[in-house]
Amino acid sequence: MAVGGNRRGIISSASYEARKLGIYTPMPTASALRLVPNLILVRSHFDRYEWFSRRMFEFIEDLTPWVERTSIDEGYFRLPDGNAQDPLEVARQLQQTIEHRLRVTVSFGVASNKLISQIVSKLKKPRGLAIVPQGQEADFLAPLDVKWLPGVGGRTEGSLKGAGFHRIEQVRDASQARLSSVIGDYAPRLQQYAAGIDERPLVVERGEALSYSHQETFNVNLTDRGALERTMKTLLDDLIRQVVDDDKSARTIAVRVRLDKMQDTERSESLPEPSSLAEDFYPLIERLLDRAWDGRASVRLAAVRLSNIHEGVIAGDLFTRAEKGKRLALQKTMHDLQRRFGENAIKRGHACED
DNA sequence: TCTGGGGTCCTAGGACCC
DNA sequence: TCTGGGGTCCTAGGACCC
Repeated sequence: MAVGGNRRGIISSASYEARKLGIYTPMPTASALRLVPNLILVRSHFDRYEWFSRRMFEFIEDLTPWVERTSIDEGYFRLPDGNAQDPLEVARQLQQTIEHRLRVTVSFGVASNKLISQIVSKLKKPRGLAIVPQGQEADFLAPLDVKWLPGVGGRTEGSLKGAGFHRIEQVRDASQARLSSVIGDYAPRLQQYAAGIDERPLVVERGEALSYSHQETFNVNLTDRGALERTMKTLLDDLIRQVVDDDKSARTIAVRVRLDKMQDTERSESLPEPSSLAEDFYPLIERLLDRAWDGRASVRLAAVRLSNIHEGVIAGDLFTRAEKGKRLALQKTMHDLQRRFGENAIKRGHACED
């Protein structure tokens, strides 16, 4: 089985049985079905993953305040000062607790820095538990493929291998000038990583989100400008709801269209002041869509992103007279009313007065 | 019937400011 | 009738991550 419903989408994740049959992430779903016609496809459920994620991190936070969540299913932690326990034993107990209580497997990599701990935990998936003792970092990395290094994605991997760098030790032993000529400014950092050196702080405080985005791939490409604009406004409405729920406002909106051959064009514009009101962004969407799309080619995907996020709900000039603490409640009330009576039934000014 | 959705970080040029 | 140095903000695009 694999996760990934849409026929025009990709495989988000695959069971180990499916992987044995050649299914991988991010394989196009259509290709996956061609390869394994009886593949069981399951839709993704981000809210459930989010629930598991929170629970998993809670078990770790019970142990130490030094926890950095880097994604929904990955993170780093460091044991509290003065810890006398064997770190491998701590990881083993956590692994058992999480598997027992949540019924999901989890892998741990114990090492002196983030670089090594991430790579070793990934190598040992699933249900891995391993340590790379201090001093053995470089030897551990040496034989591995360059794509294990952070910052080496498809593009950089191609450049490295095109120049003859296949294993991490080759990157480590290269001359700086040669490596720079292949991958540019990233060379010094990459060479440090290749030697097992990673000076990033073990755990960093993660701030709040810097941007909110939604995108939609159409089942059939769109050519109708009206439909495209409506889609984008709907995406924006959903984003605004999230932003307001977080008690935030945004100043910059970006609109992106993807044409058939995966050519993306993005245009962005900023309001003079942050807002949490969808209507304030509507005229911008219309202008940006005109700039991003000439109306000729058919559109496969539409995306909207809000950035330049500010603290507190601000609804343009609508609620400026309302007391600060009441703005969020007013905004939510207006959304509720619009949901019940339709977008056009409630006008901005009336919602404020009522 | 090839390629999702939600993010972050970096670079670079132009406008603008003192 | 020619033009430094230091800085910020905005926009566009690229690369990467899970």
